[in-house]
Amino acid sequence: MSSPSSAEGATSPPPSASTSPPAGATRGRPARLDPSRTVETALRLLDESGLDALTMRRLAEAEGARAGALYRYFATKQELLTAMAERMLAGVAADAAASGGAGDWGERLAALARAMRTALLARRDGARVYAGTHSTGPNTLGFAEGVTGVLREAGFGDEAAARALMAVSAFTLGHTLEEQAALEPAGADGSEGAEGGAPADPERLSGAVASGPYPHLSAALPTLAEGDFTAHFEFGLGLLVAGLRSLEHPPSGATA
Amino acid sequence: MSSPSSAEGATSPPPSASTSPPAGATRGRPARLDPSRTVETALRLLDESGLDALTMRRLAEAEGARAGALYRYFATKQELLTAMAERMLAGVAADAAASGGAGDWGERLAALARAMRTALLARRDGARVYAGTHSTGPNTLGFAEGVTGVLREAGFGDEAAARALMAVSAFTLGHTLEEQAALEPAGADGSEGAEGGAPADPERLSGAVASGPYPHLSAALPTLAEGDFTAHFEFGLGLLVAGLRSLEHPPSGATA
DNA sequence: TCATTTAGTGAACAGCGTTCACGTGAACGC
DNA sequence: GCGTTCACGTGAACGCTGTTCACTAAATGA
Repeated sequence: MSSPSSAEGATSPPPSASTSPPAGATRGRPARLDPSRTVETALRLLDESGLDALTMRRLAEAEGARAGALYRYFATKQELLTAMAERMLAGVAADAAASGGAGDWGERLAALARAMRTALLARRDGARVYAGTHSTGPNTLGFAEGVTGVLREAGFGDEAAARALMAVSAFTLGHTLEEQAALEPAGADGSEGAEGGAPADPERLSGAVASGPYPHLSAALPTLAEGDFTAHFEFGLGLLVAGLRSLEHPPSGATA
Repeated sequence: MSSPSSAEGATSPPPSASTSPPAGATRGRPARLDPSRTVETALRLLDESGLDALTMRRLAEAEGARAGALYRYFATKQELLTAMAERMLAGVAADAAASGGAGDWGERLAALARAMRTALLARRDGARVYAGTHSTGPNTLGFAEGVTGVLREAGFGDEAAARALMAVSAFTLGHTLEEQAALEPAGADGSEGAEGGAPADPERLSGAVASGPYPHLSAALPTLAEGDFTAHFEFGLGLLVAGLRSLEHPPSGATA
């Protein structure tokens, strides 16, 4: 039991809070490592080589240090990943407000979900990184605040807003997860061999579908194999929004 | 390039197909390991100790063998995990047909999603295991066939059926992922120390929400923290089904 | 009996996350 | 100016991991 223990953006010892230099512990050897810059480097390495190749040793080397030094700022690799997940969502709430601010609540909610998907898609293995963490940083909370805000301001109750947030998050995360998984066939290394040997995903799927009695799935296969994930995402998102709308205007003659 | 290369249920060498003993290569030393039994043992260990503790060595030991022997049946650990994921979904389509067979298409679709969630929830880290694979086995395909079948028989087009399948899968997987993540605080080992030290999830969340200006999220927090994931799931599932219904009866005029 | 064929072993390899006693170097009190 | 103080980073190790492979073990068909 010694140094770091908190989580999220920065750990306890270096109080590089954010943009305020007040409580500067300027004693001892000057820090060569900066947790904020380290997270950015980690995200760069993630983009370059993927999650499986992101090791503490490689990250330390990229920062001109040894692996052990990282543990002064991140108690565990999981904590580093959480900080990366948080950072990936930077600007999501703002982007959503910018792109969907003028629309009605449905459009604003969709803009939030799209911004989330875009943020996760922007980095290699982004969804996998995010799925492995329980981030409670300001960016994650900002997204949640955005979603619940849109819905509550639209007249939905607190409970419905909370549950809709879970539904939209789960759908967006799950969808992005499958989307990125479909992109990386098998050999996860940055460089692919000369021949495109791996049968990607659609081919393996259609082969498997052809191997048994799946009439309905076969009919749906062309759409599944075309790989237009944006269209898939928009469809599912539209379903969720339409479902919420049907809650707004109660279905038949029932009460709210 | 030598022995195994396929995937799913069983690999090439031991043709222990399923219930047919025809092409029995009865030469050489008799097999002590059975891939089917190995997958079951792996699922047992998964339940007992979690995914992080499931190592090839431990699995081999539980089968009375050495780690290297497993590679005769599973080319890689990933392939083992894929086989586990496939096995977890055994009976999902049948369960769904049994519980929702009498209802309309909405109820039958919901039954499929519920069966999927139940199957993933039934094993520790089930969602994490499933999320890390691209299974194309009969159980996974059976689920997909079930979903597309219900929708196409209800009159939806092939494209809508395909996209709805993706939406329901993504939502169910994402939701179950968050659900199981919320269950395992931090120390993933089977045994927890005397004191319940870890602040679980809801407490950490409410602490974080209190730390900033999140009025809407604060209002939604009680529902989020209550932890009734079944209610959350049903809400989201209801949204998707209602969205599909609004596609069935085209939106504009309020036809009730 | 013996060659053949298949299954499993044992040891190793390269790498992983993590820990910790110890050097390093700047700022502080005197 | 100097020695103390203190945070920072190193280097080496620990106990693991997934995976490979030469080799042994155990059965069969001839």
